Amino acid sequence: MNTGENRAIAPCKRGLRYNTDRRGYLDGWRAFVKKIRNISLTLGPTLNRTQELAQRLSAEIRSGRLLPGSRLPTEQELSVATGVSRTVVREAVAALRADGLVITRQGLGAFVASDVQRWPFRIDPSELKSGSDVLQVLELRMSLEIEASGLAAERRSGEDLVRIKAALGAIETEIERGGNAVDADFKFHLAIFRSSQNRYFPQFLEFLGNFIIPRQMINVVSESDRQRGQYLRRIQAEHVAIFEAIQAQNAAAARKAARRHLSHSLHRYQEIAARIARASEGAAVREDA
Amino acid sequence: MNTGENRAIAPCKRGLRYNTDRRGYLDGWRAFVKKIRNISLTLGPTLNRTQELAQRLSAEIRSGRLLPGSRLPTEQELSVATGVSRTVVREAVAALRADGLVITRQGLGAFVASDVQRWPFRIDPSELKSGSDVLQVLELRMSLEIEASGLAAERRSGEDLVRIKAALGAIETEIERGGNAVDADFKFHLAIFRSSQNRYFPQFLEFLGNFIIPRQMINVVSESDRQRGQYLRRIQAEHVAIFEAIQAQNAAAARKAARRHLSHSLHRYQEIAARIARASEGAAVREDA
DNA sequence: ACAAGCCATTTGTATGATGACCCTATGTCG
DNA sequence: CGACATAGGGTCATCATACAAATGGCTTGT
Repeated sequence: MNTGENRAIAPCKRGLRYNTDRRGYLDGWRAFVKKIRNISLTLGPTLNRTQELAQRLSAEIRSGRLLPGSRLPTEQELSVATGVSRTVVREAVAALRADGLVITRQGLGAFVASDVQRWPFRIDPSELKSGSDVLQVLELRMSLEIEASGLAAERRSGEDLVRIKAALGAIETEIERGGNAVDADFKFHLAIFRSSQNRYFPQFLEFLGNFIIPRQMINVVSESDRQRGQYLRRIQAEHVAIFEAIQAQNAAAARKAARRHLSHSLHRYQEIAARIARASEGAAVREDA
Repeated sequence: MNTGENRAIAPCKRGLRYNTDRRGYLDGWRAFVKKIRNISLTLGPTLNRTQELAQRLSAEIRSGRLLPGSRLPTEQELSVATGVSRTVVREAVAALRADGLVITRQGLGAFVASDVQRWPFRIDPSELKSGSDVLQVLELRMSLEIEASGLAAERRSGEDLVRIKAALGAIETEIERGGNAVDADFKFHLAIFRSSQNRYFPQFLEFLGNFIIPRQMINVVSESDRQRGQYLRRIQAEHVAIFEAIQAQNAAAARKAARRHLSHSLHRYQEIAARIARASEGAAVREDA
């Protein structure tokens, strides 16, 4: 009874749905679609019913229209209300449960999680399109790194210091080799975060790591080789300053050096963002697995 | 063929599973169990098969044993390998997909997400048992709040200032009324975070909010009324210092005041944590919905 | 060589059945 | 009357099956 065409959720996902059964014709069409897909970019994550329902429910909960502790409609009610099968409803609820937004109890029902504690902090990459978004994330990192550097100066063990120094050396050799030293740079900062003896700091940096190194930036930066080498030298000098403060166990100096370094980075990103904004598109490069 | 007793996943969740069909006898047993349950505490979140499989796969992915971009076994393979039905496998995969760990493509299979960007940053409350864990989270907040205060001083609008001042006043009246001012305090800090004009700061504070106000602490603090009043006055003086710096748009002063305030809070929590550690249990108070 | 069609594999969705669990009402016996 | 066991209905959990939709590889015809 539900295989019809008019559903409440996602009746027609891609604007076209063929009802004929002639196999041959369809495969021709599919081959065409396949080609198009390979030529143009991937058409974004076309949601299936499960994901759509999950998103809808998630929005309902996060917006507060469904109060914490309140009970969700039963699976059957949701099923008939949305026009999808119980399977879909169950998978959507499983997704919400994984997110910690709802908890289900056999024989009772599904409830909006009352311990809001479990709601994860998450930065959706799809929101991060404009350069200013990236800058905001960078500010977030900056605030963490300044303090992490201070804590590292206070608490770093001998091993920590060795690790940081090694990372510093790795950057050095990268620069001399003419590389961009992005990975080595990340490892250096990660070593500092680790030295804070607070497991959340490195955890958070690894989380942020992916946001603060957008692919395009690297390309843009590597315009002029001479300029880049000079620039990396300056960066490295700032790194050394941080390292020395941590070595000397001078927390205030470490924070100061970190602030210096990061606010420089911030300004650089601002410039690059402006440049990218001017360049607009054209760099729709694709890397597939 | 799968209704047997020896499964690979969770063959027996609660150590007891009754195979008889006599309804009456069973309900008697269930009533007994119910009583026991009501007397003792809730026995933790007993996982179902779906959640267990999801956790196992999640661990497999996060640990790196399944490389990004690689394909997961097919649903059927997972089903026979783990001894659960495809339904369960599908719900588990739906959970992972919601977490952004895998992406599925119809007709192709499920793949470990290559854009690791989507992996969420999450603090599991179950890890937060010891006082030192809470302190680590508090350090995280401290590092954010210092910078947020600085940014607020630089960027606060007139309306922002009004909001902060109002929150400050709310704390004042709360203190005079003899309350603990916990909520008002939170709102004050949130107003500062908002004034940073960076949406991630307030977002993160709201996320952390639940971790830094453990219920027990409030009780412990409210030991002596005189002491508490005096203490809150001191706190409020620090608040005022932050406010004035933000009002004067003096970023350095704001950061300094915030650092002062928060490091005091940190020390206070350390003391309380120590006191709680001494007191051990006995405060297994339970609040049910 | 290349395009079209065919087919196996895999995920997506629907449906029905059964078990387990929770709550409430009802009956039974002291 | 009251405490307890029992019965029933509702709900989630799991299983099984069937079909639809999408993909990729294979075959075949030109």
